[in-house]
Parts: sequence; C-alpha cells; structure tokens
Amino acid sequence: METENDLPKAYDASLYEDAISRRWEESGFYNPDNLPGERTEPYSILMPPPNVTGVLHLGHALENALMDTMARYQRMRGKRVLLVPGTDHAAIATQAKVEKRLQAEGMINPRKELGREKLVEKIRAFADESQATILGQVRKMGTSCDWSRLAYTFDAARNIAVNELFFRMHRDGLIYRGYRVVNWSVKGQSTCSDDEIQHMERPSKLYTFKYSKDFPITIATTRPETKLGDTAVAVHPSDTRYTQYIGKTFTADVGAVEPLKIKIIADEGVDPSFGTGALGVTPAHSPIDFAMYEKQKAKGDPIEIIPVIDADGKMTAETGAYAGLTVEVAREKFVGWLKEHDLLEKEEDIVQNVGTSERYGDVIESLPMTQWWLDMNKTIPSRGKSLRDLMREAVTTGLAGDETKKVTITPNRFTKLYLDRVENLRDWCLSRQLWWGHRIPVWYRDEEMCVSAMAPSGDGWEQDPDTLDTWFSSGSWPFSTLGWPRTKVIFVRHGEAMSNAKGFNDGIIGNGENVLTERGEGQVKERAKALKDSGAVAIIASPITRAKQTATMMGEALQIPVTFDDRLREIGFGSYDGKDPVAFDKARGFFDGWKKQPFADAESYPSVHERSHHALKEILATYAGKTVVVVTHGDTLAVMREFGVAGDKSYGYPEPAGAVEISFSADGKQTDDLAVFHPTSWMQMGYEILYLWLMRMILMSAYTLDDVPFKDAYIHGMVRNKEGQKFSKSMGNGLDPLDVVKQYGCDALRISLLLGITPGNDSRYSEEKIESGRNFVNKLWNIGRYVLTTTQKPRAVHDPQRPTDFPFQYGTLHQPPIISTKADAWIIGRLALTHETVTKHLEQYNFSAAGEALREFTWNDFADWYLEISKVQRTGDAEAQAGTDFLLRWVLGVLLRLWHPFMPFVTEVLWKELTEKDDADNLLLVTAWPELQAHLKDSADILQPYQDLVTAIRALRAEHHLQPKQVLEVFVDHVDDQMKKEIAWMQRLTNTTITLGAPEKADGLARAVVGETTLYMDTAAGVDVAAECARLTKEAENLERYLVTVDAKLANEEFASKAPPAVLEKEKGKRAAAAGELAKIQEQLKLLQ
RNA sequence: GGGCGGCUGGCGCAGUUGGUUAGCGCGUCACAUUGACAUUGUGAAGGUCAGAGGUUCGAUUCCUCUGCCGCCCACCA
Repeated sequence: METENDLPKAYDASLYEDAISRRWEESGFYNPDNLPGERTEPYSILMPPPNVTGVLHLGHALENALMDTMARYQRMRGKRVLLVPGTDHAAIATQAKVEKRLQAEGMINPRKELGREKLVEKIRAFADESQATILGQVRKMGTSCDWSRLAYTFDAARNIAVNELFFRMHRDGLIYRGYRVVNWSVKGQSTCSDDEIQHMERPSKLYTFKYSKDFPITIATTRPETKLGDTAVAVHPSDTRYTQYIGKTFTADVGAVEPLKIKIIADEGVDPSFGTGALGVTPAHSPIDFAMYEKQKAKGDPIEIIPVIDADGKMTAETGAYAGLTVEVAREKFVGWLKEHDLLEKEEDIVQNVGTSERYGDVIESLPMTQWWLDMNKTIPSRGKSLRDLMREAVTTGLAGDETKKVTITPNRFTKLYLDRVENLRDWCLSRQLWWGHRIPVWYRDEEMCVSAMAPSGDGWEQDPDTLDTWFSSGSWPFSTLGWPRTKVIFVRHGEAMSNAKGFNDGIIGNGENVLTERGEGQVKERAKALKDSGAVAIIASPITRAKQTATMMGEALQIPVTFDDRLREIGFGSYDGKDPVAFDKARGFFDGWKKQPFADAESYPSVHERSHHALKEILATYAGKTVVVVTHGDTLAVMREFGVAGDKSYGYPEPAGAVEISFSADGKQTDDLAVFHPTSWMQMGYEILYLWLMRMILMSAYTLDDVPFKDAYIHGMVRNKEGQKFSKSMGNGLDPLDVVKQYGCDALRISLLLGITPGNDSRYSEEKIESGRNFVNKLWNIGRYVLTTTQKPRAVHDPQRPTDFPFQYGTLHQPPIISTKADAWIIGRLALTHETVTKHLEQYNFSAAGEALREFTWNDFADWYLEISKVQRTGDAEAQAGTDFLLRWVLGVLLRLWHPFMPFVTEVLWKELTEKDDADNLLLVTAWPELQAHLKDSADILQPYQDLVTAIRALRAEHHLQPKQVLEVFVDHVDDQMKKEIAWMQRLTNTTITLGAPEKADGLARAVVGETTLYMDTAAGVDVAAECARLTKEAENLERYLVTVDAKLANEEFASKAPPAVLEKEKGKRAAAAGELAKIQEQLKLLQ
C-alpha cells in the first residue's frame, strides 16, 4: 500500500485504475442487492445495449460516462441503484457486416454457399467476439453496472420475452399477416422498416408520356419501367380537365404480356398543379399507389395489382419482352419504346430523393409481399385504445391520464418531434428475411398456422423462416431485462392418500391401489377453493394416481386444463416400494445427505433433479408470464423448490395438498426486479435512435405492463471530432476509447466528454480537451497530495465546543466544520454554494454545469486562494495550525465526494489515502453524498474585498513590470480592524508588506483604486506619472460611461415606476459604488497632476 | 415541401422563468517558476451576443422576417 509520502508528483491513471476497478467489482456493490445500509428507494438505469457489430467508440464512452455519473450520484444519495449492462445482436447490421466480410474474403453469395445453419454460426462467432470486446471496454471505463444481470437481446431469456410478446400482440389482433407493399432490399434480400431507409438525393429524369396514342391523359414518372404494372390513373376529383374520364377504363398495349387496362380514378391526394395533374398508379410498386388500390377495393371499385419487379430486382414474366431484365435496363428499353412510338413528350433532369437500405446500401424497391405487421391503429381489447394512442399519451397526459405514467424528455423539444412522428407512423413491418435474429414464433403445418410462445407439439410443424426486426427485441429491453415475463408457479402436493394413511412407499405410475382417502379429497377441495382467484391457467401434474386424482379434481373445480408429465412423478423408491417410509428415510438420510451421496437402492438425487427441473423449465417456457399449478409429490417438490430459489433450500414436505408459490423470471430465476425496478428511473440515448428505440420501448412497455419504460429520458448529441465531423471507421478517424484511457486515464476522458455539453446538442472532442481534462485530474491529485502530505491528521484538534475526542469521520461529514478565520468561513461558504449548485444541476441532468461549478471551486477557490491562505494560517500557533489542517481535510473530503460521480478513479484513490481505511464499506462508491447546512453558504462572498485588493496589487505589480520576487511596500488608505486580521495572507499572496493607512508622502508611488479603497505601491524606482495618469484616466472614463447609462436609466420615470424594487435597489447600489470609485480615482488624478 | 438546431472575443462553448458594465475552457501576450502541481502560478489584451424590425421602462434572452451552416422528416408522381 502507498503511504502518503509515496504519492507521485503526477497522477498516472494507469497505475491505479485496474486495481480500483477490481476493488469496486469485488465489493459487490454494483449489485443493488448487496448495497450496504438501509436503502429502500430503487433507482434503475438500463444501458442502451451497444450493437455487437464492432467496438465501442467515443459516443459509447459518453453514454457510459453519463450513465455511470448518474448511477454513482444516486448510489451516493442512498438509493438502491441498478445499472443493467447488455448488448444488442443488431440483427440486420450484424448479418450485413459478416456477409460483407465473407464477400471480401471471396465468397460470392454467403447465404447460398453456407446455408442457414453455417452462416448463423459464422455470425454468432463474430458477434461473440465483438461482444467480449465491448463488455471489456465497458468494464475498463469503470461503469458501475451489475454484471450479474448482464443481458443480451438474443439470449434465451430475451427469446422467451419476445415470443411471449409476439403471441400476446397477435392474440390481441395487433399483429397480423398481410399482403402489402414493403420496402425491399434486393442486396439484403429482405424487407426493412421505414426507419431503416436512408433518403439520398440523386440526379434523375422525369419522363412525361402517354400509354398510347389514343390515351387521353398524359402522365409523368421517374420510374418508367414500373409503368408496365400500371392499372389506373389517378386525378383530383375536381380537376375539370379529367372529370369526364373518371370511372372509365382504357386499354393500352405497352408491350407486356397483357395489354394494360387503365382505370381513371379520383383521389384527393393528387396535386392538380403538379406535372400534368394526373398520376399513373402502380399498386404493386409504390406505397401510395398501393394505398389507392386498397381504397378502391374498399369502395367496391377495385383496380388490379400487377407486380412487375421481383425480389431479385428483375422484371417479372408479366412484362413479356422485359422479363428478366434489371430495372435499369428495362427502363432504358421502355423509354426507347416510348420514343419509338412517339409517346414520350418530355424528358427533364431533376433531383430526386431515393430511399436506400441503411445497411446494404442499395436502392429500396417497393414490392408487394406477405409479411407480419404491427397495427398502430387497431383498438387493443380491454383498453379501448390503439398503440398510437398509448404512445401519444405516454409523453403528454401520461398513460390514461395518469401523471405518474409519463415520460419526460430532456431537452423538451424532442417531445414535439416524437409526437409528430407518432402521428405519422405507419404499420410496422416486423418480419425480415434474414437469418440472424429471433425467429418469428409462428409454425405452419399443411393449412394450419400456430402462433405460440413455444413450438407446438406434434409432428410436421415448420417454423416461419423469417426473423423479427431487431427493434422488436430491443423495444422490450426495459422489461425483458428485468425478468418479464414473470411466471408464477403454485406447487401443490397431492392430498392424503392411502399410502400416507397406512404408511407405505409408492412411486409406481398407475398403482390403482393407492388412491386419495376421504380426508385427502377434502384437502384437495379446500386447496382448489383457495386457488380460485389465483389466475392459474393450467395444471401440470405427476401421473401417479394420488397426484393424478388431485390434479383432476382441481382442474374441474378451477375449470382449467390438466396435463400430466411423467417427469413430475415421485422419486423411484426401488426396493423400498411398498415398504415402510420410515425405514426408507432412515436408509437414505436427509435431503443434504441424499444430494451428496449416491443411494443405491432407489433413485438418486441427480436423477430426480434432472427430470423434474427439465420439466419445470419447459413449464416456465410454455406458460411464460402466466400462473400455473404443478401437482406433485413431496420429494419431487422439495427438489424443484430449489429451482432458482436463493436461501431456502431446506428439505421439507408441505402438508398434504399444501401449496408453495414461487415467481420466476424468463430465465428461470426467482426475482422481483420487475416489480422493484420497472419503470426504470432514467434513460439516456442519442437523438439518432429517438424514433427507432425510444418510441418502441414506450410502445411495448405501455402495451405489456400498462406503464412507461422510464420516467425521464435524456437525449444527448453526437460526439464529433475537432472539425465537427462524425467519427467513423470508414473515414479512418475512429477512436478507440480504450486508447484514450490508456494515454490519459478514464477520469480525464469522462470529464472531457461531460464538460461543455448541452443536452441534445452535438459536442466536439479534441486532443486539447482531453489534455485539459488530464490536467485537471492532475490538479486535483496535487491538491490531494498537498493536503495529505502537509497537514496533520485531525486527531489533534481541540474544539472547546466539542468533547476533546471529537471523532473525525470522513464518511459521515455531517458535523459542521470548525471555522476559525474569515478565510475558513469563506471557503466553507463557497463549498456549500458549490455543493448546492452541483446537486441541483445533477438532479436536472445538467452534467456540464455541475462539473463546471465544481471545477471552478476546485481550481479557482480552493487551490488558488484557500490553499495559499492556509499556508499563512498554518504558521500561527499549534491550535491555528490544527484548525486549518482540519479544515483542509474537511474540504478535501467533501470535494472528493462531489467529484466522485465524474471522476471515480482519482477520487477513490485519494479517498483511501485521506481516510486511511481499506475496507469495502469505506469505498467512496458507497459513501453518502455530502449534506451541508444551508446557512454555511451565507459567507460565500465575505472575502471578496480582500481578494479584490490582492488582485489589484498583483495587477499593479505586473503593470509596472516589477519582479514577483521583489518585496514591495504597499499602503492601503482604508483602515479597519477587519482588514488587520487579513493582512498577513494578503502580504504573502502579493509578496508585499502592507501598511494600513495612507502614505505620508504619495509622490512617486504607483496607485490603484479598488472600490473605495486606494492603494499605493512603492516601486522603488518611482513611476511614470504620465503613464499612471493615462491608466487612471482610462478607468475613470469607463466608470463615467457606465454612470451615464445608469443615470439615464434611473432618471427614466417609467423604469423607476415599472421595474421591480429589487432591481431598482441593485442598480442604485451599483451606481453608488461606481460613483465612489470614480471620486477616488479623480482625487488621485488631481494629486498626480 | 415541412420541421428542428446552431450563428456569442482566434477556436470550442455556457448563459433555464427578460434586469450581470456579457461569462468559461483552450489559445494569445507579459512576467514568474529548485517551495503540492511546468499536466504550474500571476496579470493582461480581446466581443456593438449573424442582420433587420417589433414587444417592453429594459432584449444575448420573447415575437416576426432575412441571411448563412448543420440535421431530421416527406407519397410532387
């Protein structure tokens, strides 16, 4: 261990960070279940799971800094803080990336060449590696997350949640399968959602043409080749040019297999002033046109739909001569044909916005396909509202008008953006033809379809080959990570049987001899009555007669289905079957003994354990989110109760028909996280995923749990480079945060990312910033080093107001500090004020403002002033020195705690040195946030006049180019007892000897006016009177100018009558001060001239 | 086409109910530095808060318009 004297001059983060990290992790305090002290209020943050597509960049570093700063702050405030770490499988992004890699390695079509299984294996390998890297990075950054709750959007527990959610939404009619126009990436061979499309401007041509010579209407298009699939022309209903044609059908032969039958339809959406005012309708290849197609169908005046482009981006067979051509070639050919037949009227160059696939980069085609959709408008049964309604309510009135179920977005302007988007959402296409992702939980067999959270039993079922949009799983993150769906299992022991009454062992299935006694039947009836309102949906039972009987009776009473599972049967008694259970128990021993020792004559513990747990696992998956009853036997029940149960693992039979109730999370653990930590307290994310993620989390939590996923959402901007460009690997300017950490330390990185940011706005990262961050960390280090190496431990303090053995406890600094001098009171005042400011800003997520206030105090007040003043105070008597030492340590103690959320490492190192305690409970990590008495901050300004004088003397010295080493004589014409007390440190800080009182002879002295005080400085060499006058004149002019404006203001009657009195008083006060100072300066000028 | 954000000393940015002689960091200049810290100290210079109107006793702050810069959204085919 370091001793105080060993602290190196410069803080080298790399020497400490790993060890500190280890201490934190080993303390167990990252897990809210282990936090010390009484903590009742939960505080939860979910980490937005980084994509496992690569490594973390500075944006992630910012997120980690934000989350961890908040988590540490709240932990210090005594809350039960949970920060859940995790990663995202990022379906399309990851698959696209791996495919690209494989292609770079020479594979032409990875899907074809490898097949589903092998490609998924490749992707998994890549994802696993990437995940390991990412989690390592998060660890390195000191993020205080609970690793025991680590989650992945593509693990088994999340799969159960996703399936269950899909099942429920389908059951509620929100998820439907429909043939509609989708966004199709030919390159990715998959659909994508509206959000995964990137619009790009691109030069294009607008063609104006007619389908045939005798066709009455001219139309325009940028996609001539799709016109082969036109089935209508839409015009505005009140467009008199065309009203005569509405309803008529024309035939035009444009070279497709069938001549086009074009119906003229009316649609309000057509802009009569654009182009020819008529729109060629291609239902198969345009979402708008498809909407018209549906409208017409609904009206009972249907138009046809003819797909002319296939999934490979080639023309379909319907296009005859064009079949098999790519769209580009077909376009040229068709335009050529138009020209040839003199149908092309115009060809103009325009700039067009085309949609491209975010991940595969190709132009998105609109194609009609059968896909799975989530309906935004359908009323949810029993809610009377649509998903869109829920999303709207969540940020406005709160769900169903409940203010406690409301998400507050910081900064507020994003709320409006969110709402605009909510109103314009279309149904969400959920299915993807990708392989990396959660399979759609739907199975098909012949004509049957089964939507279920679990594979249906029976042969011949084929699961839908498609996968779910990646945001379906990340949208459920706020509750899937906290144990949803929670499954309640009510374990019930069978009623009293003959064997119990008569005393023999029975482990034989179908032993008709051993039935329930009359008493046993009564017990079962009682139990069934008790479970009437339990909400149980099914009973799964052991098939042994007494359990079978019990389950059947209960099933009838509760009106729920009963199934039997062989694996829930009683332990096989072997040679003890039919014999005395007492002898058996004696031979086998108690539960713990049975667990450890093999038992030859009957079934072993591992065997019972294996089969029963296997059964339970299946039950939990099948009935995820529901309540079920499991009817079984004593030993089996005892073994199963062990399932995920912490603590109580004792062997014990319930009474006959006795029940035990246990809740399980989706991954089979007993947990109450969902109840405790959802809704989560705070969520931070970049604005680029506002629509993608925030909306979907709100949608899903509102739907699933009738609550918001989080109370506060904080939107941050992007971290850009010095030039304001995005960091990106493709541009070669990506930056690994770990490299930065290695060079500058984690604390430096954190504060350089956090300071200078404003919510929702982009920030810039630069070498200069991180250096300045590093410099500050070093400054704090040296402040700590100075205090620790110079001052004496506070044991020596004697305070007459307190017992002589007044305990100095750094961890609970609730006692007021001991204040002896004006400077003491001042620094405490400043500290108290800073503490208040920092706390306020952190509560409002103003990380930058909080950090800057702290930085200001640390550097400008504590280091530059108080530390220097303390050096003088310490030269006094022993008591003065002890008092000052106490205060230095006291302030340092508070300061370290205030800084800890921002700079966890360096503060933790110094805290250990300060407190000289190494035990886990003393970690700054779990130390209480300071609380300072409000009145302390009243003295925050009391040193100002003296500081002003010191600054003026220093300025005067600099002005006259006087060496700092040279001791000067200074006269201050202001005399009072107060100043006498402060003179010592003022002299030291200016390297002068200060005489209170005006000099006898002022000639040849430099002079300055500070407020109403004039100070004279003996420069030894005399002064340049002209220069002196010039300087004072300039200052006088400044004041005069100010007085003119203030006087004008004060003379304004309207100002005097309308301005608030406080403002008026303040102005008057300032005017008086300025006038006083001016008078002093003028006096000096007169003397000089 | 709609919307949002930005425009504050050389650079990067604060400025939250309209009232400070407009602040901070970096940089610049001058001086200093074997004494906690050269990853430092002291001092200084530097801005008509993009422009024009308006509301108001008072506008960097609120409103309108204009100009740049950036971003998001969008079914002008």
